[in-house]
Amino acid sequence: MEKHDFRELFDRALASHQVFVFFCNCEIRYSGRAEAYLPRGDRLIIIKEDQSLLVHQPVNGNPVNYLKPGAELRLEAEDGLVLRARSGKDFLDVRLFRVYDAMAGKLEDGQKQVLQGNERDMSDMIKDNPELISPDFIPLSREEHTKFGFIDVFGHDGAGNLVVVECKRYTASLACVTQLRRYVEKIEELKGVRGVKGVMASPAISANALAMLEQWGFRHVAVQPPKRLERHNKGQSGLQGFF
Amino acid sequence: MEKHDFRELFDRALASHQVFVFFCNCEIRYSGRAEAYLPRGDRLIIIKEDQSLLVHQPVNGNPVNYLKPGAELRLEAEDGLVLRARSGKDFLDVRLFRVYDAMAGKLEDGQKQVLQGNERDMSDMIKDNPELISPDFIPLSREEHTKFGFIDVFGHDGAGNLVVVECKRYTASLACVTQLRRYVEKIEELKGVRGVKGVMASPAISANALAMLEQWGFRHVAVQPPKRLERHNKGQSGLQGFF
DNA sequence: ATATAGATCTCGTCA
DNA sequence: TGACGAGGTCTATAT
Repeated sequence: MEKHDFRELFDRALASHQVFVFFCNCEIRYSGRAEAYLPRGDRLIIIKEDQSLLVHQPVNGNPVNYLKPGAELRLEAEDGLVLRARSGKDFLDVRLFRVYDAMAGKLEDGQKQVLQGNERDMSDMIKDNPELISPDFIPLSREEHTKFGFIDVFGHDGAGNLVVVECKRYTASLACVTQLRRYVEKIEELKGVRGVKGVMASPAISANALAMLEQWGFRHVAVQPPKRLERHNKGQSGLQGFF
Repeated sequence: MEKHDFRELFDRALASHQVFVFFCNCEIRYSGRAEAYLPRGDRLIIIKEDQSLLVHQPVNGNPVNYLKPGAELRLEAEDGLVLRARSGKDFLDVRLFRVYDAMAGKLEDGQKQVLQGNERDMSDMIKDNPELISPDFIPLSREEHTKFGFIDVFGHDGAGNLVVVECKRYTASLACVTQLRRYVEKIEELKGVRGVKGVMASPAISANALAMLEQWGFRHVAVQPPKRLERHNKGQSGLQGFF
């Protein structure tokens, strides 16, 4: 693609807040929170209507380089073609050796994704079904920013002991256990009590994490994160009937 | 764009492992680690040569939907146009109402980014310049997976006390301090000693984190992550001379 | 395969 | 604005 044609497309796309994508051969320098150099190669570059910038290599899901929305973008054509961009304290210089193909379009989309099965849904489920933790667990609050910290589910047991439940939607690690421990200790310190119970609610827990959990007198309860829309793909494109 | 033309482009691009991008109006359902629904709107969809899939809305840096590399992709044209994809246990159904434009290209890129200023560089710097921690700090190892955990810099002081240094390239939080505490306690437990010193090396630390750090008798040392390529953008496109 | 921790993490939320 | 924690986190590395 000719330098002149690319410039025109670039200017027009950015002026009219279109999404602009192009295939190119380039070399990239990044400077900001870190420093990086990416030698010459073919990439896909995306500039969105909010002036965010993404550089994708032909493989891997994540961009190899990026700038946050609101970037200042300047296409220089003095000594070859160079895309110079800045977003806050982050700088990106893209030296363009060739542009193979480009495409621009105005995309209309005000929708937000509806997502279920996150940690919040999990703590909801436990608050509504306290027997998942133990027969005598009585929840008092959920997802609350207390002075003790952000506690997923807080309550007490039949004997009147305070209970802190930390939910994780994945296999609980050492870091998850120390997080629970931090909340328990904070409550004991601020309330001046001892024997606060800690419960890790997660589908699984690593061996080391379980050892540390038990060392601290806490316990693990196996709980699956809820997926309320599950029916959809179970019937239509689930594991059984996909291909 | 005609349904037939799109199908042809799609099939050809995937068969020849090209990167394939297109603008479309669509509705998306996701099922896997969670469940999600994204109502109808205009998006940019990217299929890379490793069969990873990205769905981008016209704003925000991150993809609203994605599948990891190695996805199985099938374009169905029975009841409208539907892109059905699966990668492991993750399913994505994209109902395509319109395809505005599409572009495919074979990208050649075997390069890896060279990045500096990460936590590893920071621990390197401390190992080579132990006076950054204290005048009498003597480092013994760096970035080592020990039975105590993954410790950034490990050493001792002039009095023979063991010292654990945890590096963070950003403002240290409560979680960072508990991580340091975990390493210190593990060492004390396994070596049967007391008084192991904990040092948090980071450019800054939050007030709560500092309080917890001092409560544990640890200390904070202000250290900036190194940026060896910094000259590049300082001279050419730094804050002063960019625009 | 699982476990662990970093990341130019990003993003939301609340003080 | 900073702090704190979740994330369909992802990615790299070691066991």
